[in-house]
Amino acid sequence: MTKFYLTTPLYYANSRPHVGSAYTTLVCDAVARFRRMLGEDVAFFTGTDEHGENIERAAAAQGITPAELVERNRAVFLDLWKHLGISYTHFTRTTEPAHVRTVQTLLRRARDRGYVYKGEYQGRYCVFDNLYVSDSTDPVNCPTCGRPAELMAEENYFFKLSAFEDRLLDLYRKHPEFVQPDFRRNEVISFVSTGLKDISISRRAIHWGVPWPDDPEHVFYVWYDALSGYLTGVGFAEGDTPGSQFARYWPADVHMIGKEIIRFHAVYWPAFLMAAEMPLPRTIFAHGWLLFEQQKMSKSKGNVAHCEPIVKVTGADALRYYLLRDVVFGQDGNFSREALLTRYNSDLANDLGNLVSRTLTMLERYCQGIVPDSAANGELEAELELLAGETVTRFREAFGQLAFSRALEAVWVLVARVNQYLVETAPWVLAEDPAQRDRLASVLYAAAESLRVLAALLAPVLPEAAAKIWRQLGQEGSPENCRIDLLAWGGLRPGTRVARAEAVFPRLDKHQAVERIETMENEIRPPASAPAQPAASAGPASSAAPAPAATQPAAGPAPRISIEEFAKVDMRVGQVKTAERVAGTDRLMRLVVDIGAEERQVVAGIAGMYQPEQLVGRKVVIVANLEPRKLRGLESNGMIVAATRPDGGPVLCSFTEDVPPGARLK
RNA sequence: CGCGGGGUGGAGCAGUCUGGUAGCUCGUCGGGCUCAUAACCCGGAGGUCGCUGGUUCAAAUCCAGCCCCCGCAACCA
Repeated sequence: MTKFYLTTPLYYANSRPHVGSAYTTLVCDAVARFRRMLGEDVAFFTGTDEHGENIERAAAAQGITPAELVERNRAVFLDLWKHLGISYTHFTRTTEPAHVRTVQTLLRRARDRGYVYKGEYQGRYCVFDNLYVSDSTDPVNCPTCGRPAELMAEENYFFKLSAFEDRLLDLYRKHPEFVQPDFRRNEVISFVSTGLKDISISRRAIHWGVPWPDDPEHVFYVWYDALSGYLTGVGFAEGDTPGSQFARYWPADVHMIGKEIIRFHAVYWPAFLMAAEMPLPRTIFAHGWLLFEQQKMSKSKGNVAHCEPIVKVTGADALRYYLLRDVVFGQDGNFSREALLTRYNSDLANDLGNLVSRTLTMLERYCQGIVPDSAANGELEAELELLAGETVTRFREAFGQLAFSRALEAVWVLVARVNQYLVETAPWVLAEDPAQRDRLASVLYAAAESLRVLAALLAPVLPEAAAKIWRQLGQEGSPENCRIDLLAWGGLRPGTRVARAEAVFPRLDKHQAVERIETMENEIRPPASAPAQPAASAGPASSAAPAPAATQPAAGPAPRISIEEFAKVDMRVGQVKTAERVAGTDRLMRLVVDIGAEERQVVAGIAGMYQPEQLVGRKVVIVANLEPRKLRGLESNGMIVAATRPDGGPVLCSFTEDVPPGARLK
C-alpha cells in the first residue's frame, strides 16, 4: 500500500485561528481524503508550535503560565478542526517530550557532522519588551512598543547554512518538484544564489523552549524547533528503525504552507535535514494568501474573518467548497462572504442540491422509491456514462496536481449535464405514458447513478454532503470508502430503496446570511492580551495573512518609570514651517519645525496620512532632545509625537487652545 | 533599475509554459419547462485580452520597452 505523508505547518498557539490559518488545513484535509480514496495509507499531520518569547510574554500579560496559555489556545485549534471536520491522523505539540527528544537528536546529528558551532550573535533587541526584534544590526523599532530596539550581542549556537548553498541549488535543479508552484521555486533559487549566511539557532534570553543539549542556558530558537515537528509527528523520537512508523512515513510527500514561510521550508529545512543526513521531503507547496476585499487580512486592519460564523450559517462543506473552487490554488485569492454565498446558492443549492432533490422526488413518485433497471438505454445514456467516466479522470488528474478549482469545475460540467439531460428526456412526460415505462426507468437510473458518481467524487471536498447524498441513494457505508480510481458506471444496484428528498444545501437568502455571519463575527473578540506575533519571531504558523510586523498598537502598559526618568524627555510645542515629501518614499515627510529657540529639520513617517499643505502652520509636539538620526540620508533632529491608530496610521498630537512654539510639555 | 504577484465583456477569474475561432461563474435581457430548493433548460447583449513596437501566414499567448494596481522589503526618532 502506497503511503502518503502530508503536513500543515505547526500553528503558533498564541491566538485564535482565522479563515486564513484554516485555509491550509482545509486544503490538506481535502487532499488527505482524496489520497485515501486512491487507496493510499495517509498520514495527515498538524499541530501547534507552543514555544517562544511571544507565548512567554502573552502568558505573563494574562497572569498565567506559558503552559496554561498554550493549553488554552491549543484547545481552540482542536475545537475548530473538529468543527471543520479535519481528518488529521497526527497532532504534535512542540512542548511534548517526544518533540524535545526529536529536536535534540536532530541537533546532535548535525553537530556530530560539524554543522553547528558557537558564535556571537548580533541583532536588535527591545529591552522594554524583552523581545528579539531583528537578526540584522540595522536600526529598527520594536514592533510591540515602537521604541528603538537596541543593538545586542550574545553567544549563540549557529547552524552552518552557508555550507549548503551548492547542495540546495543542486536539489532545486535535480528535483524541480521540490518547491512549487514554479514561480516560487525561481524566487527561492534567486535567494539562495545570492549567498547564504549561517543562522543563529539558539537563544539565551528565552526560557520557554527546547533546552539545548549539554548547555541548558540556551534554548532552541523558532525554526529549528518548529520544523523538526514534522519528524516528531511520525515518531522520529521513537527511533528510525526498519518497520517503525517513522521508517514508513518519512520523508513527507507534501509540506503544505503559506507563501510567507517558504524560505524556512525550502531553504532552512532541507539544510537542517542534509546536515543530519536525513531523507528530504518530496515537495514544499506554498499557496497564496486570502485577501479580504483586495486587502491583506490582518488583525490590525480589523478585517479578519473567522470560520465559526460561516460554519454556523452555511456549514463547513460550503466553506471548503468555496475556498477550493474560487481560489486558484497557489495564487492569492479573494475572500468575500458575498462570493461565498453566491457559490453556495448557485453551485451547491441550485445545481447540485436541487439535482439530488428532483431526482429523488421522481424516483419516489414514478418508481415507488426503488432504483429501477435500465433496460431501455439510448444514446443519451451512453453519452452520460461516457461523460461521467471522463469527469472521474479529469477530477483525479486535476486534484492530484492540487488544481482544485479545475477539478471542481470538471465535476460541475457533469452536474450541469445531468440537469440538462433531465430536461431533454423529461421523465415527467414519460411518466404519463405507460408505454414509456422502460424508457422512464432508464432515465431515472442514469440520473441516480450520476448522483452516486458525483457523491463519491465530491467526498474529499464535501464530506458531509456527500455522505448525505450517499445515504439518500440508499448506499451503505460512506462514499469515502469508494476508490476514486476504480469508480465505474453501473455501481448503483437496481432494487435499492432510496430515501425521500431532503435538501442537502437549503437555499439561503444571501443578504440575510451575510448579515448573520457578520453579526457573529463582531461578537468574536480576540483576547486583547494576546498580541499578534511580530514577524521577526513568527513561528511556522502559516497564516494566509500574517499580521504586519510593525504598527501594532501597544499590547499593554509599559513598565512604570520615575518622574526623574520622564523629566529626561524634552517635549516642546513646535510649529511646522515647511513640509515636503521625501522623494522615493511612501511615508517619509521632511519638516522644518519652529520650536521657539530654533528651527529643526525633522523627518517623520506621516506622509501616508497627511498632505504637506495640511501641515504647514500646524502646531505639533516634538521630542526635542532625541539623538539625531539619518533617514534616507536626511538628518532628523527630533520626533513628532503621534498616536497610532489600529491600522497603523499616525495621528498627530495637537492642541485645542493656542500655545506658542517652544513651550515645554510635562 | 530591490523582490514577487497581477492588469482578459458590469463583478470575480481561467486560458499564456506547448501561438491558430477569447472560455467559465455571477449579473443582465428574452424564451422554454413544471420533476425540483422561485430551482432547472435554451438563446441573446456585452471584450480592439494595460500601452507601444517587434517576430510570425497567424499573438491574450513569444521578444523588447513602457504605464498602472497589490503584497513583501526599505524608509515610520
